[in-house]
Amino acid sequence: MATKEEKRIEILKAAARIFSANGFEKAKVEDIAKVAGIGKGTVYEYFDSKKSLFKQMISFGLDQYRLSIKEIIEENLHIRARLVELAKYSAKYFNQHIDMIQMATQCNLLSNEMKQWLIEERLAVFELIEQMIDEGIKKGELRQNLNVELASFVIIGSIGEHFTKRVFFDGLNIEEIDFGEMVDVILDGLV
Amino acid sequence: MATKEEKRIEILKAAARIFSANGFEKAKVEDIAKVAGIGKGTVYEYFDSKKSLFKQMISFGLDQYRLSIKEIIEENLHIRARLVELAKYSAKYFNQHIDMIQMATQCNLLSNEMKQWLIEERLAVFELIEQMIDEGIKKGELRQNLNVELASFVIIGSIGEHFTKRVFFDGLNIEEIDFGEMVDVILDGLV
Amino acid sequence: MATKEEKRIEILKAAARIFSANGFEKAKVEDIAKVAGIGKGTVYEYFDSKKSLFKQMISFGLDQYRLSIKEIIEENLHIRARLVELAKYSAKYFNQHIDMIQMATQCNLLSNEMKQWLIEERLAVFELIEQMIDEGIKKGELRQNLNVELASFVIIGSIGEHFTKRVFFDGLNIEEIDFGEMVDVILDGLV
Amino acid sequence: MATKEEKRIEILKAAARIFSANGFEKAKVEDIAKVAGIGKGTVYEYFDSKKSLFKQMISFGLDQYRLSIKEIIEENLHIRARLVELAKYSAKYFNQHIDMIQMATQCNLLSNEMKQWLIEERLAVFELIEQMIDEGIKKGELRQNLNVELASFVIIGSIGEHFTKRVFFDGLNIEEIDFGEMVDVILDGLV
DNA sequence: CATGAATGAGGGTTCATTCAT
DNA sequence: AATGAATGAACCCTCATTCAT
Repeated sequence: MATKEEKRIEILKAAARIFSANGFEKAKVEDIAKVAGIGKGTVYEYFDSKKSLFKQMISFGLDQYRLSIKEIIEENLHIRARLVELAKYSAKYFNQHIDMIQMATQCNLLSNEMKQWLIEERLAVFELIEQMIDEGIKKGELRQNLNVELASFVIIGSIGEHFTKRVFFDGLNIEEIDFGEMVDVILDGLV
Repeated sequence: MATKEEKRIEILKAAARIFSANGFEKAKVEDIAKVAGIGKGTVYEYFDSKKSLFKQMISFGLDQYRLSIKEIIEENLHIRARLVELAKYSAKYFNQHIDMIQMATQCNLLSNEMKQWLIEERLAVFELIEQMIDEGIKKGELRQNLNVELASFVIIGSIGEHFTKRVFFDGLNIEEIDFGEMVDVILDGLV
Repeated sequence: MATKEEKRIEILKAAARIFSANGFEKAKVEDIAKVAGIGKGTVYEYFDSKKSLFKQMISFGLDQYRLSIKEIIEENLHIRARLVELAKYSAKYFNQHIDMIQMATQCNLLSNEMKQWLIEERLAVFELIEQMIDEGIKKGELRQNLNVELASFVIIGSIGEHFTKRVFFDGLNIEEIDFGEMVDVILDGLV
Repeated sequence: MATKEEKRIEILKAAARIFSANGFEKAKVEDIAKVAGIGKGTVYEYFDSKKSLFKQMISFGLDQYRLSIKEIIEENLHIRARLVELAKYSAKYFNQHIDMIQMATQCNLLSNEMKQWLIEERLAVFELIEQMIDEGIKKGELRQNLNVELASFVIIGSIGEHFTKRVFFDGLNIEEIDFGEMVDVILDGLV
């Protein structure tokens, strides 16, 4: 049998699936329980409320994302390869956790304390990207006078927009997406 | 006295405010009515349902956005100035209509028919941006071998991300944001 | 232009149609107005409320029915022919005014005063039938020891049941119904 | 404690009471719940909707009625005694379930599928009566040339009309009603 | 007189949460 | 600890009625 912590994770994963598919409001606790293979009441043994479950799911998901991003960044690759890997993983991740994309907006449904925390979580991602850029500059892979923060916006925004268009608008599967060319445009600019 | 159409617009504006502030599910029709200064039942004289009101609000909002964007693009400016204007207006617009940002994600809460329509609406915005890029290439302001579609992702994504960070994370007012430098990074690339 | 009274009748007829088709609760005042070719508010110039309109429509309908029944009964026919005529007319009438059939039950939705009135209206119909039976006995067309009241139940009940079965269950048109044989069974009994 | 099925029956009985007293539209689910001694939401644990509850109540009621009628018919009594028993039980039953009387008319408020089903249910009652008549003919209690179907209309219609008049118009209690004489008129005819 | 836009009370239904088993 | 039956607050929507034009 599963330990208490394992079952908690199980519920978090189920929550991620249901919240992703339906959004916070339309997601039913009962469905999450069903996916987790437990009774509805049991969810409340592990989490105080639906909202609390949502928060912890986001937290859990972002931790996973940050850790993976960190690994990618820490691999000793050229900046271009790193960005491609980042885009690839992000796409895979976004695809499984649309709620992660929603969170930035849905957060206004949550408490201020939560909102603050969410901002911080997201900042942590930005920081990782900025680290990567910094390193790229130091290694001479990126230009010296680059504004690191602005560059991080271009990277994150472009990757997100690209993913959204390819998956939701063009109906592609993630494997079918060509990230290389996208990264080239980011790196080379439009001029 | 307000004409029928004026009152319809009034309700749409109220809807934009309430939906923006609360998201689709948490927004109460009664509150929208209250903001519009009318009775709850009156909303249903103008719109078939809450969902229909939401759709038309999005539609109304996107139309406004598209028209303004079109104007900006049609002004005979250098591509850099155009992008700055685009970013400025978008920021102002996003600030008033966070729901527009949510829409991309909230759409998965709505019917498939609605999803399809929303995609098409958004594609229209992409097309305008692509037109602008095309023109920039022809005028020699942008490089000849630029992939227009990918460039549009970089532009839209970067502008959005920049706005989100500055307003929600850094707590700046729109007037305080420097769009020029941002646009430079987009145009010049990171390398 | 129509006189006030003519328009009142027009509304009553429209009400009969809509109430018949939908029952009291599902009938919308607006639809009645539409059928009557007037505005919704105008209905309230002629009737105090939906309920009042319903009452007066029933009243109007029953008056018509009673008058027609009276005529049939006053024709100098043999009892058998009279009953066939009664059944024919009732069928035609019921067909147009299902609500008349409903009234006996729907009346419990109305005020007690209305209920009382309705009972009296219906009693008047019973009385006419009883008159006819009386006459039949005097003319020797019916047996001397017949309980007039019970006989009226058999007549009214059988005709109603026959109609219901033929129209609603068997799907026949009224013209296709053979009332003669039915009347024979009523007159001759089962033994 | 009540089993799930027992509670379902409890709700059905409560529904019968409330629907009978108020008709379908005016009956409030909350009142049904109150009578059943449960919360409003609980009703929806057992039935999908108010309409579904109504259908199942009718179904439940008709089943009970049919079963009892069947028993009466299967007792080895003379046709006269059988009819008296039938009238007695029907009166008792109608008294408790006015909705059963309403159903024939209320059905036009419901879906076509429901209407069809209701017709079939009622046909089953007709069939039982016809069986009884058939048997009566075979046993020589009823005349050989009797039209079985028409006879069933006379029986059902007369009994219903008699009941309605005695209870609603004359204000009698069921025990006070004399069914014997009524049956005699049905059997002997009016001539 | 006639209208129909505006209203808001009312009720069906959903679902997060509780709690007895 | 685990369950799921029970609950009732909350909210969308309908439509009889009103009243300004």
